[in-house]
Amino acid sequence: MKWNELQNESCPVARGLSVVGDRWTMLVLRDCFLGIRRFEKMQERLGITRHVLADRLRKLEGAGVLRREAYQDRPLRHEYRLTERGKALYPMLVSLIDWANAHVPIEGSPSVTLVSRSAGTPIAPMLVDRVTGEEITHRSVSAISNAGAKKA
Amino acid sequence: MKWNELQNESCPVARGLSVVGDRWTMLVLRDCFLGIRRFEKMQERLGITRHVLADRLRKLEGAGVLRREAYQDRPLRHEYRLTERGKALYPMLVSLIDWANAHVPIEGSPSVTLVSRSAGTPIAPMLVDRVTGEEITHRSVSAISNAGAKKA
DNA sequence: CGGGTAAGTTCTCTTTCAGAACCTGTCAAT
DNA sequence: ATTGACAGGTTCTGAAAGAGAACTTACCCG
Repeated sequence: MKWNELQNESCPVARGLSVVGDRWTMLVLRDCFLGIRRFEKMQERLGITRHVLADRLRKLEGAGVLRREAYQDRPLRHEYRLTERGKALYPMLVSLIDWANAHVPIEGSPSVTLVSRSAGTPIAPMLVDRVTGEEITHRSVSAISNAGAKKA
Repeated sequence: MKWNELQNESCPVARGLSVVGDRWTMLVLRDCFLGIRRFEKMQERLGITRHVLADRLRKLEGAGVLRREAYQDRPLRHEYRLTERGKALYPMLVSLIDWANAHVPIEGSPSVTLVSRSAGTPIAPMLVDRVTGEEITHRSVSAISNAGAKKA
């Protein structure tokens, strides 16, 4: 499959994955959410090859998820920051973390958890409808396309 | 990177991606949530090569995300169904869909949307804390590890 | 001058993936 | 008894992507 032609798919899952669906991209974005902005630091933390990291950052910038910004001239140096589009991926990242903590067990230590910044207590993410407040489950929701209907 | 050794990472993002982080897996799971259960049907819908589909289904079964169940003998045939662990991925899938619909534009038709099964009206997913009901954003939450602290 | 820092690029080699054909077991029609 | 269809794979080959390491550019410092 040509993953860069996937943007024109009608399915939003396919379109979303055309941007964040490869093995490294979400890990790069994790580091961005952790405040890492520099190429060297990411490369060191992720253990990704420099070639692939440069490629992913280019693609994420092209997709409007990251913004490349000069933080000095002479020599010209850039850093990478999340755009609003990038920050909008936070619910997906949190959903992934929550699923992994519950369902991809690790022997020994209970790993990394999310806590409320104000209260300091652990959080338990839940997806609700913004209007009704009802929880969203695969039973309460179905997917429709604008040309014909599909269930989900 | 050896992605099958990633299960022992302390970072839940890395552990989650070790299961669902490759190019095809979330598309396979999308079809599962749509009620597709058979090999042939998935292969036809996804345009994935048979070899890779067989491999992904095997891995998802190994991870406890899908369950392989015989639906006939002579000849023996199996179908693939989501386990509870698999169904727990729904919030992540919805978050991805929501992000893609808002941020990966498609020219022309507004694509596939999620609607409430009872009311038939579109839903607007939001991630909240199950206890306090407060919205979860990258500003309201931080990540801590059980050995030392990291911000997020 | 040599060494250090930051952000890449350029190599080679290995793994993975795409595309297509083939295989197995069963039934149903010719 | 063959032929064809169906379902769920496996086995080929060649192309693409990734790993690992070295090299490049441009500046600063001592």
